[in-house]
Amino acid sequence: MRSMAGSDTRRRILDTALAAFGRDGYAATSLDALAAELGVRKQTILYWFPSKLDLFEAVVDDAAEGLADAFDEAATGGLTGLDQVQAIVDRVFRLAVHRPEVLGLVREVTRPESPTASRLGARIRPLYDRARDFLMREMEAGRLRRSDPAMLLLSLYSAVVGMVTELEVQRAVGFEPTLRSTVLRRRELMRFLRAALAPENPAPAAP
Amino acid sequence: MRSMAGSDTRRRILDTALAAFGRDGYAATSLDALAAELGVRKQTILYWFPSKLDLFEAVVDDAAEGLADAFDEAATGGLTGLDQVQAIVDRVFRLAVHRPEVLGLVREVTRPESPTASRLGARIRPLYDRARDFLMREMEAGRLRRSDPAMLLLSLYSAVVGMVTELEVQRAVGFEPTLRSTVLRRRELMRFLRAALAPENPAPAAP
DNA sequence: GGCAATGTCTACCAATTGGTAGAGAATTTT
DNA sequence: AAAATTCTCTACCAATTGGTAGACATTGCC
Repeated sequence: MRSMAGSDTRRRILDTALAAFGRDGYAATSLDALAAELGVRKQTILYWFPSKLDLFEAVVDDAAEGLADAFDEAATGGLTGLDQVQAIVDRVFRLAVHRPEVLGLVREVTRPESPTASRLGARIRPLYDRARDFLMREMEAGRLRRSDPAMLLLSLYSAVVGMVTELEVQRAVGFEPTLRSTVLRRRELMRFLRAALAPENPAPAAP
Repeated sequence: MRSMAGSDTRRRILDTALAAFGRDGYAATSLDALAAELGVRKQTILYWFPSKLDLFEAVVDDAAEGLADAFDEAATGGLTGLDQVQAIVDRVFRLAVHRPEVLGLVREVTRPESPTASRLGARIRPLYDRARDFLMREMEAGRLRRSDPAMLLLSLYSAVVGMVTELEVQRAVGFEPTLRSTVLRRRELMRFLRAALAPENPAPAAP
């Protein structure tokens, strides 16, 4: 009956591979290990994806799509200014908490020697442009502190991804992250962002 | 008189390995490739470091030491509050610009499956404690906005490392980083930090 | 000069890697 | 039911991996 039994395998491969690549990185993930985790032979993977690199690219595309959806979802509330920023950050934060591999993958893919350094770029570009336009509009409307939107976006990206990905640093430094510390961390991040993004009401700096 | 010709080799191996591990990651760096880059045979590497993992640990120790020195250097000016924070951020930023591999290594080592997730932790711990104590003192003195120092430190770490490491994101998104954009980025980061860290109610001016 | 230590090399090796060839089962189409 | 398609498998393979054994050279020391 399941006329799409194979397609289901494909889906499972994508999910498991995303987790593995995000967790261990491209080089440290072997097709054999992946296959074992899936309860299948490596040749089955190679049937669905002609090579390891092809698989990786498919995984990246898949993840980028998921990320775009998350953004869309957070951006359809008609919010403005800091509230909109907060909604998106919140959404990403939640995504990161229950699927940390996605951010691991982002990290993996943004290193210069990544097998597909340019690929995620192309996939993310539209999101990036949208976000920048949004920031620019909000600055012009005086709802956000005025500065270079592209740079600001990088700061935001760094703060969020960094904060969210660097759970491990907490561990490395010796305190085990708890639910409470996670909540605290998000609140702290929010305070940080609000402080940095809130428009300066008092006298603006000289030209 | 080169009685330490060998020691010199050891030093070169450490440096080259740091660059390679930081650039490509542990798994993607092979001893053969490393040896080729050094103009030497792999067995020479294995003579100085009994195994690849041993080499990696030595590299991590070496990098941590260098990092600690950088912090020390920036922290001996007797500065306080935002100025001290700025001095340290500045120092790290400079380090990152002319030795990006160090931060690449930090990134590599802070992932949970890193062969030595705990190692850097132990090495960094003292730095971490010192920084936290500093922040706490400055908050109590009213020279920094009051919040959880541990969390704040994570934010700082994320913002700085993220910003500095994520040069590649710029490239991925399509604009080539220039000297000017680097300068801009640092200025933007500083503004970001100052906005987020400045005390809400102006502190009593220094005596 | 001899000799021991130090340092780099050649020669291998077993295990793992990504990938090919094609058999065999199941399902769909005719 | 036969044929064709779809899917997963067994059987290999060449290349690369980290690592061992030991020859060979160079140096400092007596």
